[in-house]
Amino acid sequence: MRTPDLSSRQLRAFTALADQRNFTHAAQTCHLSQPAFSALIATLESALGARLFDRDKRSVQLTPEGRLFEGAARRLLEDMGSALESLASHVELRQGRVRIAALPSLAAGWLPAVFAEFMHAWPGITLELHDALSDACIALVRSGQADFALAVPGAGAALSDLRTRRLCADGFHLVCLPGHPLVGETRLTPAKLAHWPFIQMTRNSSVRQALDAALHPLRLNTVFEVEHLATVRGLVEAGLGISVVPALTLFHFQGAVVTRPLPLPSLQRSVHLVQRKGASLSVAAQALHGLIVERMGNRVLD
Amino acid sequence: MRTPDLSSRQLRAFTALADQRNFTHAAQTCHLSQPAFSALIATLESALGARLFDRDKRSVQLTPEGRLFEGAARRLLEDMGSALESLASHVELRQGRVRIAALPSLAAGWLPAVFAEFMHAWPGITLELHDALSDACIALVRSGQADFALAVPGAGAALSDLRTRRLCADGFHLVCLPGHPLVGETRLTPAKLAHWPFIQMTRNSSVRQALDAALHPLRLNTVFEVEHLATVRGLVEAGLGISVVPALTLFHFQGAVVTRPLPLPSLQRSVHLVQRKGASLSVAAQALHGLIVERMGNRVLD
DNA sequence: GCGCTTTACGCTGCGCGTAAGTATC
DNA sequence: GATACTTACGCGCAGCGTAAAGCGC
Repeated sequence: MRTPDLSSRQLRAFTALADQRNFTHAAQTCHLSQPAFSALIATLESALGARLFDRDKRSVQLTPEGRLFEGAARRLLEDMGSALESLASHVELRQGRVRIAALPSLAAGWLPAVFAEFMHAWPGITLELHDALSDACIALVRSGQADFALAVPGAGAALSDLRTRRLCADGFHLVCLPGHPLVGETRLTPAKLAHWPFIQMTRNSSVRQALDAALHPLRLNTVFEVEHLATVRGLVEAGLGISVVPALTLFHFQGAVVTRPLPLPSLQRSVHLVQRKGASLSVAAQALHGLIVERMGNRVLD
Repeated sequence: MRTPDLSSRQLRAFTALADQRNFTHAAQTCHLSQPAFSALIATLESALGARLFDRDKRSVQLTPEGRLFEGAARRLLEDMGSALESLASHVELRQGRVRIAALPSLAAGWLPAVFAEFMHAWPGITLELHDALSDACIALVRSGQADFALAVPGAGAALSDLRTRRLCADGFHLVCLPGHPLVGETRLTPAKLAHWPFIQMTRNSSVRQALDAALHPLRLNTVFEVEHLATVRGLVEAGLGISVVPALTLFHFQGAVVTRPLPLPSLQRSVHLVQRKGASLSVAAQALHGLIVERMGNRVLD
């Protein structure tokens, strides 16, 4: 009794009758038989504990209480409608936002093309991209600031609260000057790289971690540890050493240096999709996630 | 499908589950068995076309769409609640307004005491009083500016769109100076008044109309036609004539003039309650209407 | 094994439409 | 008698509770 139930059907019936002031017509509007409609109004009146309409034979009119309720009823229906509309427009991908975190190499590599396709298909969806190193990407997912991440989880990271899915892999490539002896090698192996001055990425980069894991326990002749691939390129170009980088980053190395694929299955960097385990993705995020899987799933880039 | 039905039960179930994140507990909150509650949520999700909760075994959480809907759901419930509360407070006379039109004689006579009683019983109800002549009172009712009127409908007035109910009657009283010959009359009759200089109210006053109707075709010796009873009193007091006024207006004549009842059943003014025929009264107006009938119904004032 | 949700399954009763009733013009 | 709302009545199905079955931990 304290909180009578109220349904949108009742509210619609009420406003229809308030509009038309005729049970028969309002019943048709609500796709009900007239007696059923009558009962619906009667139920509403009884639930509210107030007579809402005067049925003075020949004319139906709102009572003062009915007029009082009318405004509220219309407002409720409108709010209900816009809430449903908003939800529907998100479900139907007319509206929404996806926040994604990705490694800089992916963010600069194939991701833009997928974004473009997605944005063309769903122009109402706003995409937000954080390009960050793997750990930062995963932290963004964990904190809920990103819906999912494209990253290369390090070996030691705790991922029990996350769902990770292998998406695709990057082959690694040798980078050196055109005249370097390794360019002519027919069968490049890790061991053959070990002697040469080697330019590394910093230890927290996914490139470095993948490389360390793949070459372990081989020791390289590290001469530099730098943050940016552009720096690697500059150092190689200056003849100060060689390096090994994932296929996805090769766009940094077009021009004065040469690159050679290292055809080693063990020497691959696996890109993972990372999301929170308990929480599902929004419809929009699912759609982008799906498109990414569709376009890049199980690819190996060389 | 275009406009899914939404009930307050569903919204309450939704918010309960969003709050408690546990089907079993939320079901208890809603006084439902757990399976029934589960089905209720499932129905809602299906109606909205979106999954609202992640049931990831061990933990229930809102999906992104669920979070989107949560705000709207809570707002809807709150608005619904306040609409119901407002309606209830009107029905239960904690809130409201009654606009009443009444003849000045009633407005100054017994009406204030009834108002005082009503306002004491229902302090939340605002009373609005228009004191006006009968025709104006009736016009206010007809235009909806007054809920009902206390008036003395003239003989010729068209009242087919109004519901009138006789409330009570006023006897008429002679008003003259203390030493006047009529004061000693044992049996006052209209004919005995005819010779004396007579002070009339204007023709559109209900006093005058009742008097004219009752005395017809007797011709009085009219020496003044005035608007206000206070003027009548002044003129009588100055010895310029006699007058006849309803019992309700006698409070104007205490002091230097004397009054004598005219014991003629035909010489009565019937006070009517007037309201619109098609439209019912608000609960508050009904309450005041009822109190007025209770206190004054079928009284004859002498 | 325990806690929690879902599935299965009768059963009650709400709410529907048809048809008859009633009242006003 | 025409119109419009209410009452009567039988019926189907939505929605309930009980009981049993998944499913992680």
